[in-house]
Amino acid sequence: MKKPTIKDVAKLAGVSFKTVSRVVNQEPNVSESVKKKVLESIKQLNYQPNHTARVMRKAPFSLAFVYDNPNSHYVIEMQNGIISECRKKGFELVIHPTDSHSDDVGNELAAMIGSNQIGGIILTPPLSENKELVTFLLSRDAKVVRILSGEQPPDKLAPVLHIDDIDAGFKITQYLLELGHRDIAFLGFHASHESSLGRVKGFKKAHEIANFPFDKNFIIDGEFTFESGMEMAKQVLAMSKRPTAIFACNDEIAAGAVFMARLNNLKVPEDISIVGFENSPFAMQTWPHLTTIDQPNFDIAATAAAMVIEMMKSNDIHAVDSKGFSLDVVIRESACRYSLESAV
Amino acid sequence: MKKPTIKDVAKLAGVSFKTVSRVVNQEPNVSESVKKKVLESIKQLNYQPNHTARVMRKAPFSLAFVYDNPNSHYVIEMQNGIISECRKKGFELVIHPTDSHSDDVGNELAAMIGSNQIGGIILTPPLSENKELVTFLLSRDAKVVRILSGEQPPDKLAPVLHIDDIDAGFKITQYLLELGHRDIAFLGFHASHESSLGRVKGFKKAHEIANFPFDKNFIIDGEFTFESGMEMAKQVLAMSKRPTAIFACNDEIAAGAVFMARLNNLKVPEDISIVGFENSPFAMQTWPHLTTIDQPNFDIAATAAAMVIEMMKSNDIHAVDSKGFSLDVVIRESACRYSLESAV
DNA sequence: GTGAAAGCGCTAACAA
DNA sequence: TTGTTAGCGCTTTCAC
Repeated sequence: MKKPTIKDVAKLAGVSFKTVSRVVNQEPNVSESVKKKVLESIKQLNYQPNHTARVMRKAPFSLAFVYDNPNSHYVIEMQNGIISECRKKGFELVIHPTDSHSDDVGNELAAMIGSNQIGGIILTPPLSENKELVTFLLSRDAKVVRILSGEQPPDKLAPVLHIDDIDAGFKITQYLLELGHRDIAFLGFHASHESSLGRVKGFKKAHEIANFPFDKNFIIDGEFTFESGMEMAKQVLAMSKRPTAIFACNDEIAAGAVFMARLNNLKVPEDISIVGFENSPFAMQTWPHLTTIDQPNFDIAATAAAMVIEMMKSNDIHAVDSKGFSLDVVIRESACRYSLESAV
Repeated sequence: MKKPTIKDVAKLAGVSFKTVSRVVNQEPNVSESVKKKVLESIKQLNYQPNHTARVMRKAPFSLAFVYDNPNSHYVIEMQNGIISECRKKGFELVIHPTDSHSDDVGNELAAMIGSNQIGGIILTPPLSENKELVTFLLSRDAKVVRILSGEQPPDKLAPVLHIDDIDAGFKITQYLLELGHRDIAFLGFHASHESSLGRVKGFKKAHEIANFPFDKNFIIDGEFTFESGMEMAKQVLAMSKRPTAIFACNDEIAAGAVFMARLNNLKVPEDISIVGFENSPFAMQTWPHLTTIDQPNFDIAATAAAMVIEMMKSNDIHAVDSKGFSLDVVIRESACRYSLESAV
């Protein structure tokens, strides 16, 4: 038994197939009586409009989430945010992990767009920072929304969703400073990682404004992983002048640092305060729970999805404005006041 | 500038558009010279076949990964496995998280299939255990592969990929028994969770075969989460007769248990042995690293994907056989020999 | 080997 | 308010 088509419905309802099309698309100019009849036939035949044929005549109804990020929690949260928006608007999500170092990314994506499978693309760092790629995709008529780190959009190419890491890094450093900490280590510096750059910038800015110097040796290079967090923490804890607080560039690093502190028989936060960044599940799987920056990935992703969908629907890149997200500190138990007595 | 179509290519190459179609589809009966000419024109115009139009005439080239699972690592690994296979075969992956308790799942999926967007579906627990849903999808002409827990396929409806949790649970319990443990707690029993059921079954079987009784009070109900793991560990550690080893139903529970042990000033494994299940990143983010069961989610997912794709290509559910996966113990440092002396 | 014609299921443009 | 005609980009006959 073949799948019923619009014509089968039309025949059954005794109307032209265009009328059925009108009903399906909720177009005006259909009398109530005819509408009812058509709807009944649809139900009776269990008719489902052929999405593919529809897409061929109009625009694609799928968007792609393109990423190169090993952080499962991040990816899942982003995905979920995008999907929640897709569901609302009747779009489908295709996921596309890639290797940002490969030169093929552009062609891969161009193929998806060129073949009309996908109309819009959501790009996350580091891909979103690749201006050449974006320009290329735009030239191929793709609707692109980039999620990236910055106080402001980096350009006017297309709307972006920028996250103010500088401000966030500033806030949490300031919080540590206010708690009396003067020797704060920064774990997870990564020169080619815009977010990391932004966060250190905020870290430095907070020191400058408070007029406290920061120690360059306290800025440690590393990856955004638990293992790297352990490694970096080990490094600073072995220093002759040991920091009294640690600003970890993300929660995973912070979790690794908490872990290493414990291995060194240091109590958190009594002996050393440790803060994270992201408010991921890691923040709650560590003891004490992490004071961190809340980065609402789900909302960020949903917003990005809403933007692409709007761009696709209106077929206009500039139908939508860039948006900025500013992040706030979540205070939990991994950082406390520093005073000389407690250091004894 | 519009996207080039097959006709533009034909015009440029000076052939009929059908010939271009033949070249694109690598059909026989095209002379080398013509082929070369066509290929050149394609490159020159940067022609991409319109995937949508193609799908309309043939079968869909997308499959859906349908899941209801809060475990990010699991989902990501599965996704990556499926994608790796999709890439090879030129298929696209659409992800579809759902709420398995909703009655709408069937309709949602039916809509995706009926509308010709998606040809194949990969189902994971608990959705894969819903026979009614599977029957329904099959009746809608979907190619379905289920991943589920079991020694054997539960039915002949369609090929499945079954994972032998009983055997795995047996092996790791046996390992603990061989280390001299006699009081082993099982954390994470979940009556409506086939995997959990399988693992306890193996747990019991190992005790029976070794002819050691197990204590029913040591089988603790709980969720597959870190928090629940902490909670359950707290419970067993407070018992008057304390277990010497813990079999956690997954690594997240185990990580929570390790954590709780430490809070109780118990050393792992010297004071208490703890093993996990899954070999997820959690197994390495705990100290000591977890002895666990290696569940190769990536491979499992890739295999499932290969199965669906084969079913789609041959348009035959039974073009493929069910497959079983048996899992092995990975020995690390979280479990050690138990002897009375060490218990002092 | 190659090409012309028909048609997939749908929507857009225009009639009636 | 409804129906007719054309045609999206492609593949599938079937003819040359």
